[in-house]
Amino acid sequence: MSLRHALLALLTVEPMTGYDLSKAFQASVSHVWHAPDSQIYPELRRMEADGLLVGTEVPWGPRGKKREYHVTEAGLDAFRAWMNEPLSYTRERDPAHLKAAYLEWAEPDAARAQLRAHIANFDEQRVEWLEKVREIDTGTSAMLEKRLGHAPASEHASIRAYKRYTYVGLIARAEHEIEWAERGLVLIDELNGTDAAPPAD
Amino acid sequence: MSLRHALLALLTVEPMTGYDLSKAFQASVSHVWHAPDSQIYPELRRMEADGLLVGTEVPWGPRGKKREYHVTEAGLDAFRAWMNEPLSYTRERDPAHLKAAYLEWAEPDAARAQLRAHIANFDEQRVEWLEKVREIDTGTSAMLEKRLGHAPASEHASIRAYKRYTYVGLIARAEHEIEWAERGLVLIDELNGTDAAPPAD
DNA sequence: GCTAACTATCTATGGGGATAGGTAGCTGAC
DNA sequence: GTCAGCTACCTATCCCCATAGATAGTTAGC
Repeated sequence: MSLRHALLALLTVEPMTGYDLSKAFQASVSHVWHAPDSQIYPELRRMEADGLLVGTEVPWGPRGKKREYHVTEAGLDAFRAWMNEPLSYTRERDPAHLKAAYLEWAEPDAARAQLRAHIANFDEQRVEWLEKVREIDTGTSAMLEKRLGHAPASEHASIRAYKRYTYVGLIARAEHEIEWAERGLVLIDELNGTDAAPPAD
Repeated sequence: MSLRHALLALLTVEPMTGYDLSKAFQASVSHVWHAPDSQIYPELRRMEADGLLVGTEVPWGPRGKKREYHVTEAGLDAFRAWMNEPLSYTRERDPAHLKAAYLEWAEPDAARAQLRAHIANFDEQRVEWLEKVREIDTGTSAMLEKRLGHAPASEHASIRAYKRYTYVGLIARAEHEIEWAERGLVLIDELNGTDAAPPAD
């Protein structure tokens, strides 16, 4: 049910087509949410049917056309309602930690490779999020600046602060995951008596 | 595809019925993985069809019976193969951070309630995981001690260490989430000029 | 004028999981 | 002896999502 609200969040900035939204998911919001276009297009149709959006045909070149969606009052209400309503926390489902609990079953090198992949994954995310924070701070985030353009000046500080707060939190989490995996690498060496420095990379 | 491997992980300790496994998910492993019985029973059937498990009918009372599954060699191979194979990291999908990025849309009190719920959720998990680590350290975890009973003494240190490593990592992550939410509560107060201490709980 | 790369949208299939039931036997307390 | 609560297993439906692929128009460069 969050895809719908992620779409609403993006559409509160400006009207967009399904294609725009799918690009926005890949680029701007991608590291808080993500969805393929095959999910986005039907969901937009459903949201229009539910009255949250209105879609208008926009010509595109001589014969082409595209469908641009903008949020209705009902859509804004739904988004606000979702924002005010508590989240339901479902139980954990975490393959990385599941595997970690049984690492004695893996070859030491395979175990090391997994933890290095864990580090690489979160390091990559960390770099992207750091860049995001930099964009927020320097006013070079296209979506954010557009959003600020439509919002009263009195809200600018909050809007910017919450975006920053989110990404800073994600960076800290990524750093925690990296530290955890690094401790794991040390542990594997200890348990396997490999005192020599093994990593080539 | 991880449910299958979570089930294999549990069944490497000792043969169990679907019911046992569903209880084990609720109790022991529940905070690394979780599944309802309606998922477990059919998956066990499929795993048996795939040759990973063998199920035997065990009488239960005068007329009742239950089906106990034990892992085959093929099952052990499959589990080892999964353990040696790298995880694929799919893109983030994180409702809590998604909402955090748009907190300006929520009423300040609703925003506070969300972050408090975030804290409560991770605090609860933290307490359970701390208890788990205590059980690992004091040798009072039934599953772990059974597992150690079937494993050569030379592996005991690794087995215990990896379990501990997993839960300690989860505790640290929970603490990070709590800290993040607490910073959020401060931020909300700052942005809303509420200097007085508001929380009744 | 053709081709490659991009914009735009949609369908189909299948897996995993949540939720909500249903059936039946067993055990122990009152 | 019967009722509550537990053990045991199963089915059905729906939703979300991943993956793959189909179609068609546009733009720009060569």
